Amino acid sequence: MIEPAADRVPRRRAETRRRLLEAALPVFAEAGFGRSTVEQICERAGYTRGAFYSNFASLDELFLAVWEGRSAAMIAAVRAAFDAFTPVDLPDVRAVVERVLPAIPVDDAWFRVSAEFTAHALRNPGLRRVMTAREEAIAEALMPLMVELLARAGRSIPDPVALGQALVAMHDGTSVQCLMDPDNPLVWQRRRDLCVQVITAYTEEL
Amino acid sequence: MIEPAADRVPRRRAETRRRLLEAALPVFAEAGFGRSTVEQICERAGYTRGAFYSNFASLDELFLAVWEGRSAAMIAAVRAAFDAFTPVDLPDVRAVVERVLPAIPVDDAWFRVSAEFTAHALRNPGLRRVMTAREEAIAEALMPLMVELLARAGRSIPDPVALGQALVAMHDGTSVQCLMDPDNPLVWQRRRDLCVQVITAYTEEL
DNA sequence: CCCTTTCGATACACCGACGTATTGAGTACG
DNA sequence: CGTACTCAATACGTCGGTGTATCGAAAGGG
Repeated sequence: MIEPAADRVPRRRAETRRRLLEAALPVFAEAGFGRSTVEQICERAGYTRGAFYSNFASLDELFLAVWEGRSAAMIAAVRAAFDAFTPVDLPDVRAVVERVLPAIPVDDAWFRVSAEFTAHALRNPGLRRVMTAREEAIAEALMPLMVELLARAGRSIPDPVALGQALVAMHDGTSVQCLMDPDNPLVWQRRRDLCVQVITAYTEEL
Repeated sequence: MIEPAADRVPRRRAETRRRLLEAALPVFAEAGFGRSTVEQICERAGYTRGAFYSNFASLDELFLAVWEGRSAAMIAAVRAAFDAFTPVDLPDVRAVVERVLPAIPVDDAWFRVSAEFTAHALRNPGLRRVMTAREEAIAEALMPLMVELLARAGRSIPDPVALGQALVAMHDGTSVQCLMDPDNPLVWQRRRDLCVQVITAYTEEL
């Protein structure tokens, strides 16, 4: 169920794995994790169930692999976005938020999947540990960048961990609201505002 | 799938309905919505599938009914808690938070169910409307109480809607964190802190 | 160039859950 | 008291998904 290790993978298998992983996300998103079946995923990937079972032991294992891949990609994307912003002017907290926040995806399909995975993980101590570890990795990857950007806006962070947790909560909480009412610009505006307020509250002038 | 209307219900039917609704929540919480079956629920309620199908057209319909019932109960509980706090001293924002926040349940089983309902609702426009309506009802029920409590702590609220949205986001976001790591008092502490910060940021001295 | 290994497709047997149609018991009402 | 009706239990037939066992075909190594 866990076991993401597989170091010496032959060419053919790697390709099949990749396609299955790729097909899984949309299926999970459309049907919901609990309602997704091995067959649906294989069909979309263009394989039969035989291929699935020679690559994964269970749907849970596949799900976990998808989730790990996706969150790694997310880290990479956000880091790239951060790097791209390095040269621009960031006079204050609001400027940082206006620049950085749009780089963090609020993606409907992904949100559904991760909400269901969260619920699933809350039922399973093993998965829960994997999940908190992944969250920590994200925070660890992003906080140094945050520190630097805020320093350039003239702010220091007394308790980076607390700020990290607050930002994650803010992101998760406001994402739902934005997705529930996606055409209402006010909701998005309030998301940005809340982000500014949180950062301001958890930092102090240099 | 929607249709919650049923005004003239006979005695016997009402009892069966109630038992089925009661049995459904724990089943959904344990198995997940997608993996729950009509049979599991009937078994726990002490009926056969025949009873189910003469009371509900589908699992979806039952799910919606459960969710509506539970969120109504939640509103009532929180309101009762608020009322109980009316006489005590509330010198500042932190005192308000320390009093009120523990009254808002962070319940693992319910969180799982509502996370899955959220994901499900994001897939279904009809359900989405039901859900936003319910959220609004919650906010509407609680904001007046919030206004009064904060007034007693010497604070006014320039934009109550914005504060409401921020508090909901804060609650949702930090709930996950607390449930993921329930034995870590720091996480709970940070939840309270964030609440204080948000309220402070969205109110001003009278 | 063959021989071994690996991978994915097919076939198979097996539930578990579905929804409906029918039946019988309990209830209300004239 | 009898009739009409309502509701839950039972009894189907069906479908879709599961996981395993087997087999042929490609790939890779000596």
